[in-house]
Amino acid sequence: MRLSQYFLPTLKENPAEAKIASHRLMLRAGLVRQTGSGLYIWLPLGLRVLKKIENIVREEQDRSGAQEILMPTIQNADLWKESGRYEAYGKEMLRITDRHGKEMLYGPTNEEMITDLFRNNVQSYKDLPKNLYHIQWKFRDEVRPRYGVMRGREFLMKDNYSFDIDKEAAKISYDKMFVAYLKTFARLGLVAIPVRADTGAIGGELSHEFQILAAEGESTIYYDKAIESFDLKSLAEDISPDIIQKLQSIYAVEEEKHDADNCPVAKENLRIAKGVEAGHIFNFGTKYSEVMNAKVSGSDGSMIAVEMGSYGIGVSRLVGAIIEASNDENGIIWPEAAAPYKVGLINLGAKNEECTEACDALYKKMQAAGIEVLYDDRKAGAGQKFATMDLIGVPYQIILGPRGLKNNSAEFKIRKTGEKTEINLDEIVSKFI
RNA sequence: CGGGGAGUGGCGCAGCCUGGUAGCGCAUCUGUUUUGGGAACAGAGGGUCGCAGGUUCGAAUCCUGUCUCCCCGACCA
Repeated sequence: MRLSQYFLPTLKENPAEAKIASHRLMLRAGLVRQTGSGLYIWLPLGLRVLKKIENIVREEQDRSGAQEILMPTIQNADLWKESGRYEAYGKEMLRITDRHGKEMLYGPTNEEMITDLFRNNVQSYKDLPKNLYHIQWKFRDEVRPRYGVMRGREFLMKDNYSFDIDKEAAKISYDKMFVAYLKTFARLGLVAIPVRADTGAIGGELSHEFQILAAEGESTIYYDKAIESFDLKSLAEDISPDIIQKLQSIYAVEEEKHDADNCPVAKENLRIAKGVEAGHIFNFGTKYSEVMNAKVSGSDGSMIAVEMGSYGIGVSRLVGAIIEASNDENGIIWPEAAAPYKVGLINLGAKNEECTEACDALYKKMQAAGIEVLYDDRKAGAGQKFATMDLIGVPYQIILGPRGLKNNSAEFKIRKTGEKTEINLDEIVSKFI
């Protein structure tokens, strides 16, 4: 993409309303614009990041055996009346009425809808287990939206729902998701601590939150430092049942649940950190299958209410969370997996014909090689280009000016470390493949 | 939902107390000079001061109402 053509409204100054780094940077780097309290427009650059994250989430879901579907954002109130949550959910749920006077709602989650789908289409234990997910916009009418997309009212969430014949099978489904989550966050370059959680409004016995460590996180968590020995950032591949067992038994709780006097972890081994809740998994047994009559025939012919679990990842929140965990005074530092572009190409001699030709040629070559490159071809000052590229945080920069061109070389800069090295123009493409 | 604050060109703000027909910085446009870390000079465009009433000869400014947004706290992917 040529920057001169791109819709990328960046800000030099800090917007007054943005309190924390990620919110500030998302506005400054032209990722989003606010259009109402807790409502954001995703601009081209931000949308690319959102889709990158969405895809990683999707790949790990698929890999775990879950199957993607897509449910609507608008739901009938009837199903929620059946489960009893229409009254229970309160004002957080946006209620609307259609032209026929029918009560509807903008879905904050989909347990009812999917339970209905399941009971209408699955009759036998032979069809279990099943795990279905979708990635869809949700709306929760937060009393006080804040922190940009980290706490918006409309947000993109991956949520899935598992159906099993008994508790043992349900635990297997739960652990599969536990592993999928560890892998997902690891691929995004994040340290996510699995924290034992309350099951809250959704109900149930077993639940973990995945907290991403970030200085300005909303939750305070207490955990055994033993968890650090797991190198959570590189848990990309094989995760044995043994590791799952250990991770789930290590002490990690939210502030409210932490009791200093009865803590099983010695003081010197206890870590206190701020986190952003990026995912939450629940096993809630037969809570919905009982009231909504989601039953299948067992092997003995009896009707059995299915064991269910639900699992969420805040996809749009992750955009903010990643920035929160990875930025400096110059801007965002994208981990490669979530970066909107892999390389930023800066033409320092935009008014120099020779240099521009060389940059254009390099740009075409990189594109042809399938490298995601953002090309700053603007006729602007060098400082401005450096500042923009640092702000939007692409992982690598190629800086080419008339000076380097004489030696057929450019500067290769790593955004994260600031490290710069000379690179021969002919070696650039191979560097990124 | 309790407490606080703010709405004035695209962004950040001043002006309001003490009414007199709107200003600064950044950004934008044109021209010239610049050109390796957000350049300089000259000129230009852009605002019914959130909205609705009221007071007044006259309201961004005073009064009443209303809407929106933000911040702190209690709750949530």
